[in-house]
Amino acid sequence: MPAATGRGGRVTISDVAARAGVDKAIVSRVVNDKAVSIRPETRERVLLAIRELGYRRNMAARSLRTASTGAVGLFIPDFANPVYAEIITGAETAALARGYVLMVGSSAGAGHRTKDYLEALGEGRVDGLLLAGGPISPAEQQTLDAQGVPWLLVNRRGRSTTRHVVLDDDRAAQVAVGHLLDLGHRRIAHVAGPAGADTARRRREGYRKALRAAGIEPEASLVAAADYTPAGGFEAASALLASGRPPTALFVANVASAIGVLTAVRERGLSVPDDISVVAVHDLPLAEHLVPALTTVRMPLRSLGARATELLLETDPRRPVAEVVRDPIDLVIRRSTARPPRRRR
Amino acid sequence: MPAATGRGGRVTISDVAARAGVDKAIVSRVVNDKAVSIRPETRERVLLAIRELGYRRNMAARSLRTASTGAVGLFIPDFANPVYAEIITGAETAALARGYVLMVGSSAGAGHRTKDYLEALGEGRVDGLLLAGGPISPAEQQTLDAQGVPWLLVNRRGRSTTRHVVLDDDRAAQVAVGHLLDLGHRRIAHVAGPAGADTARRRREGYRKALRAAGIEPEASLVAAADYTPAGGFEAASALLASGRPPTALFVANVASAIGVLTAVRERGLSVPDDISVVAVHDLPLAEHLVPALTTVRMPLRSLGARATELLLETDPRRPVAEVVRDPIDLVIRRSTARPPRRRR
DNA sequence: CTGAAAGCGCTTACAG
DNA sequence: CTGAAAGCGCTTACAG
Repeated sequence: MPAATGRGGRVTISDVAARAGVDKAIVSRVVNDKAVSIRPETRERVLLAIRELGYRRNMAARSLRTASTGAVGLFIPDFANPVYAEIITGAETAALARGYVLMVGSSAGAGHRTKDYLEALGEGRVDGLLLAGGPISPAEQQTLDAQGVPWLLVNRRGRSTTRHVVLDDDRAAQVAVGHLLDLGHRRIAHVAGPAGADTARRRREGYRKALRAAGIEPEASLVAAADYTPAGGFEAASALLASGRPPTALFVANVASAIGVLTAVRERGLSVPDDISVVAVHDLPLAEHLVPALTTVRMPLRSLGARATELLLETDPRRPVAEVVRDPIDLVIRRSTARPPRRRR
Repeated sequence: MPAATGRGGRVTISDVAARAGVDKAIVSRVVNDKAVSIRPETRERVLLAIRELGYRRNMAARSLRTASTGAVGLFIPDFANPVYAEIITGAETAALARGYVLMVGSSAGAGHRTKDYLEALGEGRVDGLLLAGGPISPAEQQTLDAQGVPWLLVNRRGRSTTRHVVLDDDRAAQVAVGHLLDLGHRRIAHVAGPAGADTARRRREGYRKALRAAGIEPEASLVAAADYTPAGGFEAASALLASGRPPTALFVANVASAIGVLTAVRERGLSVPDDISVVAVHDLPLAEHLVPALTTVRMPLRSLGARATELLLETDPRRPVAEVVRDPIDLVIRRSTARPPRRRR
């Protein structure tokens, strides 16, 4: 691109050194604020020259020399899912606090070229890569390893790998289902996440545990898998409500699907919460503006992003990591849950 | 971080050259697929060596030599705003198609350190920067210029600068208001965007134009500024509805605020669309799942992201750019708009 | 068609 | 406290 040309006249460390009448090693030390002692007077001269010339250090040269970039990558499946917004914000704050920049990419725009994208990131653009949510194939994982890029799975566990940070999805599900049980529900269905999703697996697990703890044997017919999208939730809920013995409550694995669930209930001429109670995982800003305002389980998504960044940057990339962020999981009771209806429909 | 050490044993172009029994210049030419002719036999040998050794080129070295990075940056105010998800996806696709990677950052996690963040990006991490939406201060702009980083404003116009791509927000507003006028509304209020936002300004402009074209003089009391958030929409709509002569229709500048607008109407005991019609800008997936399903104006957000990337990469960064993406703007009629109520409230 | 050499802009032991 | 030199891994005119 034409831009490259424009940078030809760039100010380098040598220009600064010449102007300040010192060696460029001195300039480097001043710029990097090394512990090495430099005469205050000399430092001032260098600083002045830097200001006068508008010097900026060149990351490429620095990276080449130090074999590090000062950047952390975060790869997510889709920017449209607001859950990631929270994770990103947490990671961004943590990265900046440690003097790194965070660079986010997704496979949404990359399509089937995710591997190429990861490869490009691995060519030394980042010092490490956080892989959130989406499916990473073994081939992709190998690519990263071959490139020597440290990585860490975020919000999902790997098949054969043990480098991940997750939330306590199991407990979140138990909190949600526990709330429904407390209200007196016994026939509780689950709009689960997609079959492949690790978060979905753990939430389903928690759902079953909570039921069993209350002496209720989980029924397979009361679980319907759905994408983490409104459309997915709509279909799954429609199917569950059309069954012979419909549930009185739905535990939904994700806010996005809950949006579709509410529509499905309404379209069947039923009311939330009078006929059906609904509770979902993740307390996004949106939840309180749905109709009715949605009861949710708040998960520490920002902490997850922050902790992941921390672990990526501060642990040996060759050692296993399997951490569950234990920050509080809160039940946020709004209008979508109530006692079950008296008479059987 | 420990990772850097691990990369010490990295395979370089010299290793490949030695293995293939050629000069490293040859390896470079093969890797970069230069038009230079190389004997097929030699090429094969090099390719084999690359595979055997698992060679990956080092971007830092390449960047230093060529003064370009193969990366484009996109800076947005907040990942939580789904409007940006569409822009990002468009930009990502366009960047990848041109052999670049897109790296997204936001000021949400950066807080007041946006300038530091931009500076870090400008240290030669990207070949150009797309600045979407958020406020970029003159100081920040100067920083980028001083660093010689080409930039382009996306979805907003700058104060003194003319390097931007925007959508036709003016026309979007006219489409929305025109729809309300066609339905017979005469008293149409506007839940506008935040005072500083350029998109807000242009939508307000379109709103006024549409009214005037219908022979209606716009009233300042019928316009209320709001953040592009549910909470902002809630407050603005509440104020508008509390006035002595309330409107029969609301043109809302943004889907996020429309969510709050619907809540506000409901809390006043009014019904959408029987008492109040609501139409909003941006047709996000969410819109059809609101209650009632929201009538919207669909804007070509992906095209905007794609076109911005194209312009950034393919035009001279020292020349002005002021483009309006002219892709179709569509009215998507759902359940939130209807004819005005017969009798005056 | 291939090779040898210079040099991109830094950082960092090492020597003074 | 400061300086001179080597070298990180590439690409690219230039020469053969």
